Amino acid sequence: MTDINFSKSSVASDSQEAASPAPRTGEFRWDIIELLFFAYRDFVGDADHELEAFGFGRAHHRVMHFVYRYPGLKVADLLDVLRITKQSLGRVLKQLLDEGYIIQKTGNNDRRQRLLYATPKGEALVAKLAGLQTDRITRALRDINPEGVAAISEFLRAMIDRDDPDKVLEAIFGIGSKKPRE
Amino acid sequence: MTDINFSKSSVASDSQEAASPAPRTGEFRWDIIELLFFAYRDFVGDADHELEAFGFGRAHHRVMHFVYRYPGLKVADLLDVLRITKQSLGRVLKQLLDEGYIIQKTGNNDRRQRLLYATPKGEALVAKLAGLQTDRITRALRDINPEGVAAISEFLRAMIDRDDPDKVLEAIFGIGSKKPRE
DNA sequence: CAAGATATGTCAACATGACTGACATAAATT
DNA sequence: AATTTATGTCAGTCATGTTGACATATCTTG
Repeated sequence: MTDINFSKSSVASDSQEAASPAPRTGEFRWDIIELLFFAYRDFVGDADHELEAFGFGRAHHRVMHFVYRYPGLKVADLLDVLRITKQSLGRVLKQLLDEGYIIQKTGNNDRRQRLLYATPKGEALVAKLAGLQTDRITRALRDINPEGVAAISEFLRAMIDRDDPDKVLEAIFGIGSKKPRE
Repeated sequence: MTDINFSKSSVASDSQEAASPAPRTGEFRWDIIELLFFAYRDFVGDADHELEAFGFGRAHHRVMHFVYRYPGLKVADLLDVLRITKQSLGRVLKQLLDEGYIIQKTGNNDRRQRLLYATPKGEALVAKLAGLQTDRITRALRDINPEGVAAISEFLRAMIDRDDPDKVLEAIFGIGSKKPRE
């Protein structure tokens, strides 16, 4: 933990001491921790830039994304997926409804439920943002073979908590199969 | 883009309509997009919980992390890495200084610079949080062979913007030759 | 040396997106 | 009929980001 290879880098020259500090090393997965930070930062950055033109933020993107992807999602499902309070969701959802990106339909069985659907306008927004992110992903996967791609998918799945999965995670992981073994 | 399988999912059944909406498919990498969302959510969630006990937030974690990992980082470097304004950084940095998690040293060459270092107290915090995240990563990588791990690392690197890299990214990617170990 | 540029810090105002708590309404369940 | 559930809303707070203006110390340059 106090394994500082700092002196190693500062002996390089006086004028360099603050220019290129050498990273510490040790028993942690600093590599993956930092790669995840930067990769996610740039990944969501793609969408952030576009969203400004619509006057929306990340919160709107997340709502639009899941409503588009899982048509007929209930408000309660969305709360589970996003892990925010209904008051927080209410604000952005109201905007998206008012501006015609999402429509609500009353549930057929349970008329208390409000099932959410993306309008064509909403679909266009989601598609635009997903296109940017897909471009980045496709670029990143370009030189990776199928086994590598499978490993990436397996890794990301294994990073996700499987206890108490919400509706969307159930869909992603497949309902019933609790173990990704074969 | 208007490839909607909307009607298909909503006619599934009356009793199931809101329970398990079927995801749309298409030309996008929805799989990776959503896996990244959930994986990152749970990855940062590990630290979030611990941080509450310290009265800190994610912003404090990010600052502590990079100061610990790259001892002697300048304030300006930190601004580049975190991509926030000095006013935003100032607030959390002041707290971390006041509470003894970070110390500043005046630069030897340029006495205007404030070089940042983690105190033992700061190191302990970073190690605790990195430990949680490392546990998750180690668990996720457990059943993946070395080629797969290499593919994961390659993928995450390729997801990061390489134009205008900051000091930390230079260290991660190596300025021509240097590779960070482990 | 004087003048300007740079690194940092600070004050004030504001925006977004979280939060808690309280309460309202309609519809389903018991 | 009473209670629970799904949703919506009002009001206040907090964390963390923003812009703009300005101060101070120090380095660089004419």
